[in-house]
Amino acid sequence: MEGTPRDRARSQTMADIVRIGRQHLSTEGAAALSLRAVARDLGVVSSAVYRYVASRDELLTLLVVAGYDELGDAVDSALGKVEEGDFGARLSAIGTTVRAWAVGEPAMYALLFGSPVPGYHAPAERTTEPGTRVVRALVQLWAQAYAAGAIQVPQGPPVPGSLAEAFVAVRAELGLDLPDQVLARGVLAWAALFGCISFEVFGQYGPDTFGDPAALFEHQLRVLAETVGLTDRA
Amino acid sequence: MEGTPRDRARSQTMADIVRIGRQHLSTEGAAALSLRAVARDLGVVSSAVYRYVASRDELLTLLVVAGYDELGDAVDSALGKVEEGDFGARLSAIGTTVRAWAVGEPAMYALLFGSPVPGYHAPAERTTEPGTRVVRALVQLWAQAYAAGAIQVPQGPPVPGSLAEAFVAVRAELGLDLPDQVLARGVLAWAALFGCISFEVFGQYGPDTFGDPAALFEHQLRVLAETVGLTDRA
DNA sequence: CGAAACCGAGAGCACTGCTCTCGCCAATCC
DNA sequence: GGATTGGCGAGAGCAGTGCTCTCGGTTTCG
Repeated sequence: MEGTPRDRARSQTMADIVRIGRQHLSTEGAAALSLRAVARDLGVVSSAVYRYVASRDELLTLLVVAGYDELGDAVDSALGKVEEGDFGARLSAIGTTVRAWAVGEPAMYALLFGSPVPGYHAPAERTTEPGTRVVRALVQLWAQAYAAGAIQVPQGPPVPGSLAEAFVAVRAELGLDLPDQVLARGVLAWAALFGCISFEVFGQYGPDTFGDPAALFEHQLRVLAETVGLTDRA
Repeated sequence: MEGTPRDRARSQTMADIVRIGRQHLSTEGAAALSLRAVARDLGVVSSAVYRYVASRDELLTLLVVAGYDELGDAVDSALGKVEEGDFGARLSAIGTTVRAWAVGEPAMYALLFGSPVPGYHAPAERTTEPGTRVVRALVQLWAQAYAAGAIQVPQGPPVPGSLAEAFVAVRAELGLDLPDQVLARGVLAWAALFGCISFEVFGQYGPDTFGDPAALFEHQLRVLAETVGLTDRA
């Protein structure tokens, strides 16, 4: 687009590196991601790649950001196709989209939400923003549902004091208006959602133990909606 | 104990290898587990280790089994200290024990419940039995609670057909007597439990976002008890 | 046009998993 | 008791890894 031919060539090469890296990530997994192999596929000697990527860790960061972005885009796109006021369907859209993406790209999902790669620490300033898109979509959904009166605030066990204190900052940062109970259950639903997906993707359920995984997940989503107090429409 | 001196020396060396491997796993992480480094710590050249362990993958398997066993023992021990009929306390014991163990041994937890190590496939015949101890403790707890009338079968969304069919085999294999609703919610609670722990151990919550993690987890456990319909005592 | 920046190739270091051969020593067999 | 077998550690070696450095060649810019 812009800049000198050299700049364009450079960003083209960068894009190629990320693309090839994603391929290797899909087929081999994160720990097997080798800068030398990427260089080979790029048709270049290994040291040349270091002109573009400072280290293997930085390549991982590039892939992490690309993965978060792709997942966030998928969720946003799915939400765009669901009626604004149908909160149950919106929650279902978020959940099934994340699950489908995770099943389709298990290695990338593992990189983002699985065990951290040893020795690698994702730089917060580059990964937190794209990495929180899904959870922000979730809390936004709950906030809208609550504002529309579509959430019946659950009774349940009392929210511990330290959690309620922390919620003050969370509310301020996200500009939320949600009671402690809903917020606390929202955190649980968030963790549970990814727990269900991780169990399926990482094979913790075992093979064919619970029948159709999509049906199982759909049911789990419904129960989670109940957990946060979401009632189908106001 | 038994066998020739050579046999005893061999099993001693095996135990040393596993012990050193666990140390490296704790400090470096699974992907950085190096057979050569273990050999160095053992005071022996790398090829000598191959007399005891066929490959790096087999060392991983040994560590996986050791980890599952340790976690299972911890859970059993904790359950032994809780009154038989106090089902809420028993669920809490299981949950907090798993969480405490995970926080104390994050690398081992990641190896067992995080993203699978690429290229490594745990042999089912050696890992499924110890790997299912926690979930078996969970369903046993629910079965006992249900038999004691301490579970109020939830209404909630209907259990999908494929799941109900799969439950037939599950019930037969574990000798259970639990309605579909409880079983389905039990699966969800199981996945959610590990989802919460994984989020904490893997740092998905972010630093200090929700205050005291133990308090957060305790609250989540209580909500999960509610999810499966567990009522404090009959 | 010349200086400066950029970039690819190649060599090299330290590390990894793993295989192979060579001896040494102990347990076993006759 | 002597010969044989088998386990075991050491060492060399292969192919791969991340990463650094230097050396030319090309492109860009002042």
